[in-house]
Amino acid sequence: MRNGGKVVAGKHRVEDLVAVKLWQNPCWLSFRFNFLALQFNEPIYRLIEKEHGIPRPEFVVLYSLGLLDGLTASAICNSSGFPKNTISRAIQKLVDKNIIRREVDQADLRSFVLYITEEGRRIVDQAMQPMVEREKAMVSSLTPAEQLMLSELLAKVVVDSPNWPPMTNTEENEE
Amino acid sequence: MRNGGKVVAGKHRVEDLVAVKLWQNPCWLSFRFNFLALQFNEPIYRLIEKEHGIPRPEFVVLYSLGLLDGLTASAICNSSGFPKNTISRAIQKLVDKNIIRREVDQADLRSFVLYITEEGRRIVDQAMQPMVEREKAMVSSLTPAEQLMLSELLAKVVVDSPNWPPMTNTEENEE
DNA sequence: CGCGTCAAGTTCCATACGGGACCAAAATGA
DNA sequence: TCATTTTGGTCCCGTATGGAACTTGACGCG
Repeated sequence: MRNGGKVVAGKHRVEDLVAVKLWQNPCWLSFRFNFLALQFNEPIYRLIEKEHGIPRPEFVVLYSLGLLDGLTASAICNSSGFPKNTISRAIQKLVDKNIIRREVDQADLRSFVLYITEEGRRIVDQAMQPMVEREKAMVSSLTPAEQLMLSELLAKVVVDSPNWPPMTNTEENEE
Repeated sequence: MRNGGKVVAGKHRVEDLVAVKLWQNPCWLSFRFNFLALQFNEPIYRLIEKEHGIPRPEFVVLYSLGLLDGLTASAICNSSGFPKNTISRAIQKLVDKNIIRREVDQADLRSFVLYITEEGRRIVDQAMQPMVEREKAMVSSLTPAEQLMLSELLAKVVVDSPNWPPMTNTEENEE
């Protein structure tokens, strides 16, 4: 594996590809997002699954409730991007495990309001630690000022996201 | 649905949750990444699938080769984060469709060097357009200077990623 | 009021996905 | 040189996943 500290692969080193995707990529932004999201998610969710037996969609629900108790399924869907059936399943599992609680919303009998239980609270609090640590590690190459800057810029983009055009089928608008 | 322009859900509006995840979230960074990655990926890959019949893992391969021809499967894995069996399958499909070409690497008889065909080139070039457009839309709320700043900061983080600690099982290091 | 439309959640189902075992070639090293 | 380990890639298989159809309740409207 060692080869001057570099991994060799075919005609190109792996780092070559990353470098190209970073610097000669028309979609520089989405590459960076995807790459970093992946680097964060993959190990973290693996760990949480292993430690607490909670797979990713369930943890997304739990985490959301940990931040803001009394949500509905659809709110979690919209903020997380998971499809509603996946979230629905996750909620059921969590209710079974007594990690969250579900009450019919009296104002809208179709929907349920979800609450985290003490058990659930304990789990998020515990699972949170490695997440926070990893986040810290991820930005450790930036100065505090840069971290703040990054946070602000990304937030600005997130806030603007509802205004993005809805990705209509540009070429052939058949149907 | 309208309710002063806001979507109502249970006790909280959906935007409330996004706001909390943005501003009162110990993992502010990963939320932003994941959210934005998702907002980009979901519609784009849906479109590409529909337009060209190429699902995400295959397009990842194609895109990579479009940026740097003559790669191996493992290089693509490492830069994209997909597991190798998924990439392997994708490559096979693409070879079948004559979108890429595969040659044994004479220097290492285990591995194959991949090349994009003219057909493949045509497809990426075409599929690229909506991607680039969406990227532009995503950052349109930032000034050019801010865009540059964002690019640099994210790149810095990506470049540093090999140095991150390997996410060891913090609590119980059994086995 | 009914009626059509829309939204919240659930269920069904085909399949894409990824973990893990596996094979062959290369590196390591004694 | 041969044994051992590591790496590139494929295969097998169980399962999580997400699209689509469905149910029920809310809402808008003539």
